[in-house]
Amino acid sequence: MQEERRLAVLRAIVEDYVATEEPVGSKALVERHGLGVSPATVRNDMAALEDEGYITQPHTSAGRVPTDKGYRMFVDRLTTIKPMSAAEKRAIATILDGAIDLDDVVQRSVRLLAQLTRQVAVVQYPTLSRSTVRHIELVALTPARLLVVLILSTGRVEQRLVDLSAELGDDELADLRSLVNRAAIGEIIADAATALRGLVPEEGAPVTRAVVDVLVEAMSDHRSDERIAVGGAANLARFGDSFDSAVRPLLEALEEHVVLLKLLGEATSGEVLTVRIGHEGPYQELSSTSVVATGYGPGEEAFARLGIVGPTRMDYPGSMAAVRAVARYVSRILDEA
Amino acid sequence: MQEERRLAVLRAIVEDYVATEEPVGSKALVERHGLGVSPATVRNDMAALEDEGYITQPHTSAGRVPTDKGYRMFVDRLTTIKPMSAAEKRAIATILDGAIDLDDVVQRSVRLLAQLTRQVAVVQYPTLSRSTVRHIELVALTPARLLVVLILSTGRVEQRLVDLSAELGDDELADLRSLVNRAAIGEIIADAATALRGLVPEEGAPVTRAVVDVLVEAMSDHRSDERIAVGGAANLARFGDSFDSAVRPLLEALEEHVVLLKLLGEATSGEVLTVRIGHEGPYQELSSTSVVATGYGPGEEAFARLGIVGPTRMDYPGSMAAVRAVARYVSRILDEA
DNA sequence: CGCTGGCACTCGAAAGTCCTGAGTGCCAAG
DNA sequence: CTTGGCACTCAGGACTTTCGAGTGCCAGCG
Repeated sequence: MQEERRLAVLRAIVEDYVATEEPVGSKALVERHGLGVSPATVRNDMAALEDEGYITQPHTSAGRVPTDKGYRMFVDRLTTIKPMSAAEKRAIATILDGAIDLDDVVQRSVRLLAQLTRQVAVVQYPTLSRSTVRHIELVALTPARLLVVLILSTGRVEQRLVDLSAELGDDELADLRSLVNRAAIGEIIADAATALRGLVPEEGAPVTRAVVDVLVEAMSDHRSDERIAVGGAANLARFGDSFDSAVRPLLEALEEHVVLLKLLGEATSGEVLTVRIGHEGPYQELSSTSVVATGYGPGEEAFARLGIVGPTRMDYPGSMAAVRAVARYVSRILDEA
Repeated sequence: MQEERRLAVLRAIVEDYVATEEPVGSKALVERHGLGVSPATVRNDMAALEDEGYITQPHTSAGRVPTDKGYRMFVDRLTTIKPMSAAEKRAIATILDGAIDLDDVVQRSVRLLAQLTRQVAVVQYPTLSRSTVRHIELVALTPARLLVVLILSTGRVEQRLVDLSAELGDDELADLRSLVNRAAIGEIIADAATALRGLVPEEGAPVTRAVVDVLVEAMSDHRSDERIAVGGAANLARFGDSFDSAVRPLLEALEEHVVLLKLLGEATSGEVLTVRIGHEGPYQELSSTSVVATGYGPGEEAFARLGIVGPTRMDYPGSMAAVRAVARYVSRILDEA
């Protein structure tokens, strides 16, 4: 069946190209992979693959290079995610288990992913949106200035300063504290915000109003949705060639967390690996980079995403395995916590 | 006085080289700066400067380039920090005033510095060591699991989870809370830690002991001393030449926060600008990068540092001005808070 | 004594030229 | 459908040439 062989050829091309970073020719191909046919045959297959758009040649008289479409085919149908070795699994577990709080988990994950894949790793901090209010603390810094601390079920702590228009006594503070806590504790933040707003009539006590406003703002604030940790930027140094076309735009994207979030994709899809190859992404400057990402989070629903960003010419099976493995471990840890 | 002119020549060389990124020759020098002498004279001066080690030529028959020693002289004696324009000052104030909490101040500062200098900016989060305890909050997540929140005068909030060996009732929790707060509030953390330790006899209540241990650990933990924000890495893309020699090691250093801290220097020196040029730093891989840094913090004493890292060939007067200006504004904000 | 113009010299960078060999497409035969 | 053969293409490396910015030195001048 020659159709099968063609795909084998495509796979071989992708693997060789990823390994060598150089266009691969028919001769080298038959040598390195036991294809059992002659170079001429492979050439015919390659011509066909090129017609179908899976590969291309940088210039006449050069070997072939996979196109985005070729990588897509490779990822979808020609390879399996290679499982992590036991040692790797153990390393992941050990490193992540040492984390002392949520932020630390995220930071360790980034480092880990970057090390495992030798790519740039990106981890989104868990979003607020699904979390519930665990506790609200009001601390009087001065009589007219409050520190408002919002503690969420995910372990996240949001803090805000409020300047009050009037001074506040200890008793009033205690009243206010229990008032807001009664309204909010246990609710998911969207509902908590609604409940809190309901506490204050249009022209209620200005102090209460100020505190509630700050809380509501902290709850609906998407700033923390946008928090992201990035690691492994130094890995970009590995491909100092193609600097302008690949490294520069990526380096810029890494600073723009909004862009990164968009790259990681929406967290709706649960724990499913997403691979976005080159031009498939929303940014044409990043047309030579790919993203491997997945959602993570406790239980079934994913509430944040993590992944890696690298050149389209990357080790997809390895990257996918690492991303999936790290996501699973992180999810498990969040489950326990 | 020919000594004076020599220094003028050195200054001109530095300025031109920084501006053009190319070795500067005698002819171009007299043209662009009104030196009032002939190229031949300048050549003599240049030969002398080269003898003294201030400049060097990449190869015979090329222009001159400043050495580290040349830059050092330039920074120390040949230039003044050019004050920021009113517009720039206003921009700094506006951006930083919008910050909502300590972390936000730091993050905004990094961005700001990176934008102003078009270099890589580094800001150390304020250290704990000088801060006092504002409040300790204990929140029961489950009967046997506590969230311990430590709120410091700098606005920093440290949180830890504690698993208890026994369940804890509401009353006991309240007692414990007031116990630790009485001991710690208002003390600088070192003293607070001592006081807390004094609360628990060798074989005291295991629950109290666990909580105190965690608090003490959080207070003495230097992890937060090492926290650092980095921004403007994309600016590295501007000098895609000298990639291997300059960008790669720097990119690696940016990931190693310990290295960055060392680069920023010790926070002992107060609000004094430090300029470290090339080989003067502790890392020889970073011999073609310079650091401009200063301490910042409320009041007289600096308790953290911020600065920029860039190529030795950088705009020192501008960078120094930006670093100083941002440090001042941040200090002022911390003063108010 | 220091500045200047003149001059021969150096040598890196840019441009041009040549050559090699990996790789191709096509074809005729098995 | 596969294969060996063959003519063809062309990027990249090696080599050469050219060009000119920049230098060091020297003799003369104020």
